Amino acid sequence: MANEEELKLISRGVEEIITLEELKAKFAKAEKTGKPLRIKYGIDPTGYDVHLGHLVPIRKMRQFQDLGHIGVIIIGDFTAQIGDPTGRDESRLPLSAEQVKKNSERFMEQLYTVLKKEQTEVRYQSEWFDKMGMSEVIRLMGKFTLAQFMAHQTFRQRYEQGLALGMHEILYPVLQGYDSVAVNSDVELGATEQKFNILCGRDMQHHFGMEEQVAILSPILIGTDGVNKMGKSLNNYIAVFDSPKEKYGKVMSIPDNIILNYFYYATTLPEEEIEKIKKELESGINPMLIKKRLAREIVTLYHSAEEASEAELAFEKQFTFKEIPDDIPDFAVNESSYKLSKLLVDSGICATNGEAKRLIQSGAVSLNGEKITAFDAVVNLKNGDIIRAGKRNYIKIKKI
RNA sequence: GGAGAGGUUCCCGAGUGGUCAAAGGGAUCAGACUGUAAAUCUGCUGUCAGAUGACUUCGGAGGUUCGAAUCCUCCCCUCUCCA
Repeated sequence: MANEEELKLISRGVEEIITLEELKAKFAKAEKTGKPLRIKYGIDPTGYDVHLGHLVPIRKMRQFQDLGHIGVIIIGDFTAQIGDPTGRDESRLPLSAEQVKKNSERFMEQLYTVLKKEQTEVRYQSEWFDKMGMSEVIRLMGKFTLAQFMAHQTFRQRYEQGLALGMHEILYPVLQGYDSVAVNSDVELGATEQKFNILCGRDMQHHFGMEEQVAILSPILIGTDGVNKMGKSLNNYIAVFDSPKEKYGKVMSIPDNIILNYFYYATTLPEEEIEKIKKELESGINPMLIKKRLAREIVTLYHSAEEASEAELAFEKQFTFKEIPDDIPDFAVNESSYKLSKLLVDSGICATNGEAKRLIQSGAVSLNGEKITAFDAVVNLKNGDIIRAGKRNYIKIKKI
């Protein structure tokens, strides 16, 4: 029956569902009443760069949308002021309303590369928290006990390690939990690290006499370093806003042992196809070839097959055949002799003079293919000269 | 409120009056090797300078001293125990 199909689709690539039985009941209810389910996912409007890690649960939301349900994105303009204790986030100053608006609009712009706009509802926490009074806050807090919170890994660990744990931080799950009441969610999506917060939503709904939401927890996407969770702070992420070439290159730089992981969670290939790829990998094929396929898939997903091919060609040209790429940014100069270190700083490749000199001394800088290692080198520049610094930084001189 | 411990460069962490821009490790960056993989080896990693110099940095502000990350005073913050 259709219900079984739906369950199968939704369960695919998911770490944990709490509970499967309840999800089944939700689907049955939706079918019976004709009312779509409300699928919640929360974001912090502190920035707007969306990366592939964010999109793992968002893809799940899209699957729900394909089944006719409603995606509800919560803009956490209050929780952003706390900072998720689960991560290493620091608590932050309140954001201005304009900043929140701007960030969330750009955030949504990127989420719509995956989500169906007409089946997505965007809600701000301030809609309900702005008008909530202290007595209501006290009531909400009273629904949880300290013991519950200390049972939570994150809090316990930080407490036991003697690290600072702000009182306001325990408000984070409470607020997030109340969101589920406010938007009347049937399902909440998130990465496994969100388990506690999402379960708080269930408790909260229970306290308010509502049917509890189902928690669907996605695995955490590993970053391009192959070790840590994909995230902004470690600069190991592939962003939606990255150009096709950047995406392609970043995928090519991942360690081999996470290739399948990426196929699974960052592409939309059917499971059978991924199984085939797995077999190929095991057969001893050069993993680089598989990785190229992965990079193509990912670029195609956000751009187009043409752009994926272009990115691949450019990549091969630059790294396999070690040719100079053809889309080097111009750097305008009007003097004909230029101090090399200054050139690297002025063109933005290096942040400081010292860094530029170090780079030169380590043999990473060349002019028209000729290596220059004297830190105080002065170069004579003519139109069209190519400066290379490190593996991927190039500039082309434009005389004015 | 009382008693004690502590705050060091991106992170961890050594350093208790000069030899400290500060050991060691991690991370980053670069070079070699490669498949922009991993592993490995090498080098760099405060700013400016460019022969061995100057400046800024060790929670904050003052002070002692020829000289302070190191000693003193006050302040801020964190943790532990007691109430």
